[in-house]
Amino acid sequence: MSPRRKTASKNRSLENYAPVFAALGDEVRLRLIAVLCMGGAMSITHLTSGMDISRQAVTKHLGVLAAAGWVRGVKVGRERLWEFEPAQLDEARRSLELIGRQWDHALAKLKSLVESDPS
Amino acid sequence: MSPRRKTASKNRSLENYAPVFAALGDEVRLRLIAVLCMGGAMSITHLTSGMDISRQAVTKHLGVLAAAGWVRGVKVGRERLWEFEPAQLDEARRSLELIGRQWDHALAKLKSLVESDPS
DNA sequence: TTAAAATGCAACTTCAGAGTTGCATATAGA
DNA sequence: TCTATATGCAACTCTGAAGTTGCATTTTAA
Repeated sequence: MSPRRKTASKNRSLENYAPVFAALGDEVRLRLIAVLCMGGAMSITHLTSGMDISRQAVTKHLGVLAAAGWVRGVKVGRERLWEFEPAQLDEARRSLELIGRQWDHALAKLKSLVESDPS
Repeated sequence: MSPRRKTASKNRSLENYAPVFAALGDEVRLRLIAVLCMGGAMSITHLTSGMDISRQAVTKHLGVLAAAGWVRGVKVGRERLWEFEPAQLDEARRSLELIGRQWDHALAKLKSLVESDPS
């Protein structure tokens, strides 16, 4: 991760991350992300040429990814170049850490409970 | 993260993670995970009492989470206790890292390309 | 044994997501 | 200007997810 953009972190609760994960919950979209990560900014036509679905289907998937903040489309001339949004990776990581911290905290509480009450 | 279980890592490609993320792509399921993380193992009836959907709906969501490896149900007596599966957190983290590495590699390649060709 | 509690199973409804096709719009280039 | 390229927009089909209801099954405990 290179451009560690200082996103304001918004402190949103776990439920609000549903769209972020839902966007990743599709094979086609994961492939689009992988391609955009490795190949850099790319047009819809170019992206479609590597898959076996129509251009409109790809357009819809890019729309879902864009709505979730995973990609961004920049209009240049007659075409629109889509690029990966690395900041969203940090967002997703943070949400997983949130789960991890809750779990650790619960474990610690359980542990202290067991130790303090040797029934 | 405490029980750092040594999962065999399976080296699966990014697309295979779609079900793992899709399971998190729902507000109800994220809430179930949060509750199970904080409250420990819990029965379906107990879980349902905190939500405004039917027990069967909760059952289906737990089924989705279990199929993706996020939770595990253990039958004890006449009830089934559901518990969070912390190992899946590492799996999810790994997949995000995979994206991050691809992105970093692409950036490095782009950088070296720019530096070697001062057109 | 029997009643209540906790699930499991199955059918049914509703609706949004995924994909398609057809047509309109914008723009680079000859 | 004219044509081919790259998208955008809209309507339509189809399948699967989410939720519900009703009934069967398993256990606990009196």
